[in-house]
Amino acid sequence: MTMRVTAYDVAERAGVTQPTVSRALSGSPLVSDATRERVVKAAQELGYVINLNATRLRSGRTQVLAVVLIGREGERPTATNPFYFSLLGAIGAAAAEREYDLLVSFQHSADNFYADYQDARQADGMIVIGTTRNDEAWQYFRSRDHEGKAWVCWGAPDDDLRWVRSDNERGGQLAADYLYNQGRRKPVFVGSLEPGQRQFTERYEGFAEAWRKLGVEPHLVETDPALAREEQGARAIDALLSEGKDFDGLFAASDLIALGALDGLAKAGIAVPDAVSVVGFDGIRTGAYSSPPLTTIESDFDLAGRMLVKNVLGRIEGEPPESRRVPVHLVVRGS
Amino acid sequence: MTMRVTAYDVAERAGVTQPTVSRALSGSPLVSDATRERVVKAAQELGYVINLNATRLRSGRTQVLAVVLIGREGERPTATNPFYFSLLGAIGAAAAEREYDLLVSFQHSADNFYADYQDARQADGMIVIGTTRNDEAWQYFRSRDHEGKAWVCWGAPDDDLRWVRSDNERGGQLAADYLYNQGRRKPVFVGSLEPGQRQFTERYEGFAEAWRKLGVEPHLVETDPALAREEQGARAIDALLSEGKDFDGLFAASDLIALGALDGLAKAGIAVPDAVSVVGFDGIRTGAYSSPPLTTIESDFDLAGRMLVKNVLGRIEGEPPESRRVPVHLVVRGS
DNA sequence: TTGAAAGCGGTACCAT
DNA sequence: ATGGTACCGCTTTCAA
Repeated sequence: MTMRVTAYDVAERAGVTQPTVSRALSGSPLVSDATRERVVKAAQELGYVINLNATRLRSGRTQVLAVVLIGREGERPTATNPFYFSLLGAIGAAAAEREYDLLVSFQHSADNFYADYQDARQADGMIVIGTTRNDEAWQYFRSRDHEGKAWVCWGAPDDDLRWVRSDNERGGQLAADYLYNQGRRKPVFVGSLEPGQRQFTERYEGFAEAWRKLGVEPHLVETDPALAREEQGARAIDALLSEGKDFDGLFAASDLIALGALDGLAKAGIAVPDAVSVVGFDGIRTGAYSSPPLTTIESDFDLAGRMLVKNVLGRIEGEPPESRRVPVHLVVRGS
Repeated sequence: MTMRVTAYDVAERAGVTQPTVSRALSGSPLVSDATRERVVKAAQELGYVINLNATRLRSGRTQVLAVVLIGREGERPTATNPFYFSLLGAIGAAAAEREYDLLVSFQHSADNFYADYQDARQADGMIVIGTTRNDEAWQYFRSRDHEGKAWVCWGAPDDDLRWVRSDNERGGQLAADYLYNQGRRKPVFVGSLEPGQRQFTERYEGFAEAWRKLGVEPHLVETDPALAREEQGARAIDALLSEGKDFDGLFAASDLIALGALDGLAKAGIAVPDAVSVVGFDGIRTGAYSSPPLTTIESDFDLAGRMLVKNVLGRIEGEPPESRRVPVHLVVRGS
């Protein structure tokens, strides 16, 4: 077990002092080219790797962003909504562009809530994403949102917290337009409009508003947000059929709900898209393989990741405030 | 901007010295109950949060595990195979159980390969998961696998590296048994048997061996692993049809390939499962929504995560070596 | 059981 | 442009 190589070892080999090594390797303009070269060479020869804990302790900065994925209570992290996983990927890419690492944690119940990343100097900021259904979780995070905390949410249940989200109203409009252009005139919206489901409400409003302009009031099937999303979709179909409601176009508040609806329609023998057109929201990969493939409203994931990162970093580095609405577009597949 | 609260402040308030605060809060048995109580109270009142960088610098341990997700070159992290994302969730849960945090990074090309987490004291160990297709990446990681490095791979292309993986042969057997029990007698395997695709080869071998015992030699359709997986599946169907091959049971090396095959079969007007039964491997969520829902071989995600974590920690903490094969089971859906 | 003192390995400030 | 020195906030001996 050889001793760890420190900046002192490098300094000795390069014939300079340790602080000079620090400057040389961190790219300080104060170091002469010749010196830097010698230092870099010495560092390479010794296989020197900087100890980031020392750097962080001294500088007070970590170059780390914490990402918290809030799940439903009792849900295993493996079952995390694929949309959030994709978002995580996008955040990772955006963070890497700005030389930040990601500290990821899956939180779902009071015994593992944790938000002290900044105080503990583990991260410079935090991005919270995940289901709005976990009231306890959001209550917890809301209580920790003090002055000086750099964080941003995706999918926050209300506007207390600083957020970035999809341009949901626009998405609703796009869905309405699509259904209208498909010749549909009896539209239904499936989803929960609970106050906590801010994003869903926005989608509904964009959808309803667009239809009203066309002289149609869309039918609303409110679902129980406590249920699994797929289940919500399936039950909505049951409800529609049992009350004998006539409909030919369906917009679901999320892809998972739409997939459940697709299932329900198939079981009831209703052809999609012949009898009913279906549009989801999220653009999850799974939708591409459903039967028929799900037409959906998709947010630009990469952009969403970049906006989230930019917003936290804005709070950290005092950058100018950034746009908070992620543009959406229609993805026409088979439904 | 108030000053940060340190252990010295807590010490003063509790009427002890700073090292005693450290002992009290870290649960050292050397501290008297009375003292610990006073310290804890003082810490709470001051809102003290320990600075983990100091802890880590001094102790040399981080309580962090790095997770590297290797993607295909040029692939956006958002498009990461959902199986790996689920695995990430499982690793997160398993790590949390042992009080480790996760540092996640998405790596795909030479300009962002990085494995020095231990040297930089960012993490105590590393778990590498992801496609075996990225030769450059694996070459890089192999070159960094020196004595004293604590890490474990999922999906490593060969046995040089320490690995944990599914019980692939058993999975192949299960697939064969299932098809046989469905009355199928003309089996096909679809996937790549390149040396780098270790896991696929194992699946094929388990499958072929089981059939041979039944007196049947399964037909093999080798795919081009450079293509997207779905594409591999679709093309395999094209190939089978164009050469007029007769088959009634298909086992794909992965779910994504199976989904592609399902697509191909649908386009060719071949009924699943009436004319052909299809079995995949991985248990990705998407398979549950395909048409028909994909029957598959699933590894126990949670267990896989726990085994990966246990294996790295074994290298860190000198725990006894653990089993490296994750049990699999058949998930019968509609194909 | 507690205190005193050293030290982990860097960065930042002040000289020169 | 470089060196000297303090210091970030803990943990870990060693003494008492």
